[in-house]
Amino acid sequence: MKQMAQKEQTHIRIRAANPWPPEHGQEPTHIVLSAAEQAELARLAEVIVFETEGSQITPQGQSAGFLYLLADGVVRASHTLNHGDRQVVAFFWPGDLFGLAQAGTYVNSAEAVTSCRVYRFPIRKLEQFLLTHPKIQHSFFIKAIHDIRSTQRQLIVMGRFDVPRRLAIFLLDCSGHELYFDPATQILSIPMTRYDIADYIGTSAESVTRAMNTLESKGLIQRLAARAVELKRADLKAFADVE
Amino acid sequence: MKQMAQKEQTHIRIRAANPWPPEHGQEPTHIVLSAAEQAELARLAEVIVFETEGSQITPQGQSAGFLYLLADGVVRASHTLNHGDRQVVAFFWPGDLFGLAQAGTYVNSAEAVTSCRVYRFPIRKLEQFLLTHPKIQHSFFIKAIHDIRSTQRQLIVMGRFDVPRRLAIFLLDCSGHELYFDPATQILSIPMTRYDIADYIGTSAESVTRAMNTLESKGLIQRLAARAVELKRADLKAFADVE
DNA sequence: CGTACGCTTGAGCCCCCTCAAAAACGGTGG
DNA sequence: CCACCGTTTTTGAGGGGGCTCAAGCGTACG
Repeated sequence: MKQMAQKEQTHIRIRAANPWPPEHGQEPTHIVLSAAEQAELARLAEVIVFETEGSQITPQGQSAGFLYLLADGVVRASHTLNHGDRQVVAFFWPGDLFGLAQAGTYVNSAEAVTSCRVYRFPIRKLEQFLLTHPKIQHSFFIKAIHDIRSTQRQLIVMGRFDVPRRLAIFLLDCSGHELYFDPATQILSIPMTRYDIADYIGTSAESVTRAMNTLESKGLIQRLAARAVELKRADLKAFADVE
Repeated sequence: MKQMAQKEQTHIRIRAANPWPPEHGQEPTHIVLSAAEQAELARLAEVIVFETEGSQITPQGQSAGFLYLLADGVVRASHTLNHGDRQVVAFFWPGDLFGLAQAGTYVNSAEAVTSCRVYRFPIRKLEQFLLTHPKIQHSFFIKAIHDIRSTQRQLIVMGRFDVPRRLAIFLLDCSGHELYFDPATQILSIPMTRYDIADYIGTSAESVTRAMNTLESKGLIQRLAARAVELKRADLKAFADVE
């Protein structure tokens, strides 16, 4: 279920781009931390491995003592409402931070979509640490801004696109993460269920399937299996027409 | 249209609550900056007043040189898509930061909903300043986290609630801001148009009107004028049933 | 080999969108 | 003060996208 490991080669990456880059052009997709900074951060953290998918990492409503940095795997953050409906608020990929709290308790529950490895930071210690390491705090700040941006983007998608388009955008987003997308064959391995996707793009699992049909009949994707799809990315982009 | 003013009494407030409060209980709704910190920040900023509503503050797509802190008034951040649809991504109230950028350009356009007053920070200088003032940078970090939280909340609302409920939640959110809500009479003065509301909660202006009808017929609100509504807050909360 | 879970398909209905037009409101100038 | 005009808000009618309920199918796993 859950394993501890103290000695791993530490390689801490934060997935975010500086919104105000010194010079424009090719944006790095990750914040670069020096080896020393990585080591300092790693000293604060515990590495935890969640083997089985579906494991709860931060249960919604529970007292929030930790911030998490995803090292490997995929995690979903979902919020369950009183009447039982579930909204998946974000999927996290390697380099993402999660464990959002409000008034000291977790706002969402975070669950392993695949088996995954995380760095777990005691929030009190981390806060102190960041105050004495302004450059690293700056990286965390940039990451937070990055996450505002992606959440806003999802908001736009939910507010103004029909279900097939939302799905197209979702598939394109997934294709941005190596390990689940093979650029050579253009095949995407979808790590999550139809239900996860549905709760993320604000629809039902049935409608996700139907939207897959729509995309396939338009020749924008080709289904090889339920969880494996070949993408025509240019066509998908033209169809969704985001930005 | 736009007026400069150098000498105002500076009173800088940031609207956000620390997600990991030292002790639980009554949460402050604003970050407290010392008089010295306020003065230091104010030295970086220029105060700008936008008299006419609808004024563009940050046009979408324009090169992003500034970060803004709203002092007075209401601002909307909207994103316009290629096919012309508009999504209002957030409304800003006094104490909110805006001017979100990506790769050096503004992601959304920010426009004055009412006449308003802002502090304008040159982003380069502010970044340098924050690196040498870790406590203030921490406040900005907390604010960013706060904004992630509110954007996620809106995402949940858009994904899982019907239009009348979305409107109910919106009205309740508005009622949290003094100056537009009178606790004595429970009357809310809505500063924005039906179109703004519609583009924010992901529907059409007509549906906003119809949702108003629904809420009124259920006895949850009482319309005094198009922009003035008496709220039965407890009943609205029960109806919307968020969290 | 059976069961559970995830995925797909079908049928019917309802919420909400779109188009269209009337009504209310606010401001401006005579 | 009033007539005029643009904007905002409201109401109406009709159609469609997506939801719900229900059942069939495929697959992994004990």
